[in-house]
Amino acid sequence: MTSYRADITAVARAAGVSPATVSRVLNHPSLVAAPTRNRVEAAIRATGYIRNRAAQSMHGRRSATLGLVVPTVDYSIFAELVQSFNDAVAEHEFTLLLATHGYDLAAEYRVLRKLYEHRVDGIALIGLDHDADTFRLIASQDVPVVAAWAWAAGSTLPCIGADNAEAGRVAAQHLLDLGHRRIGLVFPPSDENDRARARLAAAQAALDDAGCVPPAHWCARAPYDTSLAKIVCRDLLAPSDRPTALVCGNDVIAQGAIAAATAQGLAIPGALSIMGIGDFPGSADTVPALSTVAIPARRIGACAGRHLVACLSGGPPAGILRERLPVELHRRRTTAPPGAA
Amino acid sequence: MTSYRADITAVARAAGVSPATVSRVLNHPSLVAAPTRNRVEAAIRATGYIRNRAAQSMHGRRSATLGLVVPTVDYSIFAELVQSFNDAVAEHEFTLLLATHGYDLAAEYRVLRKLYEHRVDGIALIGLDHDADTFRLIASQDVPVVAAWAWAAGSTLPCIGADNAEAGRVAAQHLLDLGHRRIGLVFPPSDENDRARARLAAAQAALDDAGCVPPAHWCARAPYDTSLAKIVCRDLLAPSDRPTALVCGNDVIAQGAIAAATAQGLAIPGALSIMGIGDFPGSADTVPALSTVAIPARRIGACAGRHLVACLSGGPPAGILRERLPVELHRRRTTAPPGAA
DNA sequence: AATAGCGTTGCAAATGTTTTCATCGCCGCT
DNA sequence: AGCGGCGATGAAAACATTTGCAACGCTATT
Repeated sequence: MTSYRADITAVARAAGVSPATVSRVLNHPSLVAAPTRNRVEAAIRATGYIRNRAAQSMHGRRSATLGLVVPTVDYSIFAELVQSFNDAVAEHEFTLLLATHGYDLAAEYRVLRKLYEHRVDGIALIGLDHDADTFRLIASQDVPVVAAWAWAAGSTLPCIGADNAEAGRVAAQHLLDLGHRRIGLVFPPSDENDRARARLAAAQAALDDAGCVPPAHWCARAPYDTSLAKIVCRDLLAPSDRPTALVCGNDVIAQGAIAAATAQGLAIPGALSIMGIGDFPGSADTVPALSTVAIPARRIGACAGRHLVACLSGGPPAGILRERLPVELHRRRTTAPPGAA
Repeated sequence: MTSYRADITAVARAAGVSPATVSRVLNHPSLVAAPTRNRVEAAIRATGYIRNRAAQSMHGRRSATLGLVVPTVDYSIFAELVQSFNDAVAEHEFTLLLATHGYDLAAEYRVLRKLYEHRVDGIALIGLDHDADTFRLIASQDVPVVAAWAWAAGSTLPCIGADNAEAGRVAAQHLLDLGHRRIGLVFPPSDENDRARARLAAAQAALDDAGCVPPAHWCARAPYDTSLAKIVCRDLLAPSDRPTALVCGNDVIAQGAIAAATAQGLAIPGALSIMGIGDFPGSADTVPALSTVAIPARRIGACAGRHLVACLSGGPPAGILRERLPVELHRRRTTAPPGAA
């Protein structure tokens, strides 16, 4: 009816109590007698009152908001993480303040600042690589933070995630174990992306150890985009001097590799084995089903959310938490010994 | 150094000015003389001050926050929308408050309330189907709202999106045009999902008009999950009495249909044509490439974001905005005339 | 019978910022 | 010299809420 927004005093008037009592009904219901409480709740409904979290947060109380910073939500694997993080914290009345930076670490600093401006109660961000400014900001702020996605032994930030180096190593080793020696590498650009860098370095190291260093023209960079990855792979799979297997930095690139190989009439896995990393939703059901190293995105998101909630419930974070969730090799239909039927 | 958070008065003290001047430097820089401004900016850096949006918003000013309510961000198509919406509004200093409800309209009401508690400056939500409570709440709140994703001629809410009925019709018609008469339908459950309902109804109507009503055992419900859709499709494609083509409610289901058909040795599109709806990222590069009706998710998200920003910049929303973005048929490699080589 | 204790509620201070209004000094004009 | 006006700044009220403290009416204890 009235286009005017009811505030707490309006509710108090309607219920015949003081604003303090209304506030108590909302925040500490046990402190107010049942009859009064009922009257107040009726008044809240009658006036259409909606509590003002901003005013609440001004008191140094909770803003009931958690910040989540991801490079982008376009990649299905971050989308899984966002969703599971959200589910984990929504149970505890928190709402997500979402910010993205598109793999630009300077932009990350800016959006992080914005989150602090909104006085978020906690922050989760992706990966362990950040600007010096970002680290300084975080250290100065006394707000619980967790780096989700990547795990590393000596991280300065609390971290929950998988060991990306292990993922890269496992992917390469699987192909070596199958008997491949001519192995190419297709990875995303890794200047501002510690996850991709760790995967690539570990995969290269595994190949090194096995004595099969790929020539430069078997190593390519591809963006996170199936169509573009397909183009990159087509060049790499030119008929003259071809690898028998490909380690791809993630499943989306692997999908592009499958498309490229199919377009050139290469049988998978007969003429070319393809290995992904990530195990994105749908990877199990492509044709042929993609062999990949699973990163447990959902578990990471849920864990990170629970961790922040625990910190905010007075859970004493004894020391820096570093939780390492296991990666898992999924042998499916895109890998086989070289030259197999 | 000090673990104490600097407030505006601390900055004022450090700069030797009043708090009012600091506020002006932040919000109306042109009002303060250059030398003073420089002193204040130096003090801000020196104290590590971060402005408090909560206090700002309390004053009736902007919260600099926009609410976005989606069923889930797990589906890549909503992820595209979230991302493009975010990009559109981030340019104007807005941050996203993201909430999901998992296709539960009662939950949608609750998360919407939470957003209003945070005094978001504007709200975007998905689809036109909502609880009566939700509509009441929106009407009472005097905050600009836009329903993204679906378009409908007589919607009560301002809407920006595609005509889902048209999408369903175009998908079915494409198969009819190719000469198919034995057409199955695999759609998601549509009780709380107006988009899926509209698509299905229109596809059925198109088949009706062409005089080929599919028998009940060619019509199935599949969740939004490739693996589960694959199982559903396997049953539907049992050897005895098989359709020659399938309209799938979205590309993820279509992907499951491709997997099921391939597993049963059915050639695509020779023995079975498959039609998706959505044109998700990657659909163009599956093997075989999926024929589908594109829903312009990115354009919808960007439009919705721009619309809210315009409303908040005093842009006069003369009447209810209803913007219809076109769907587009993409003929690719999963559809062909029945029995084609 | 006086008092201590308890459960419930109101009062008022405090939170961090924005904005209106007033002040102050200065310049140019008459 | 006096005056109007202007640009820059400060003082203080206002925003909506939370919370420590005090007050109230009771009961139970000494």
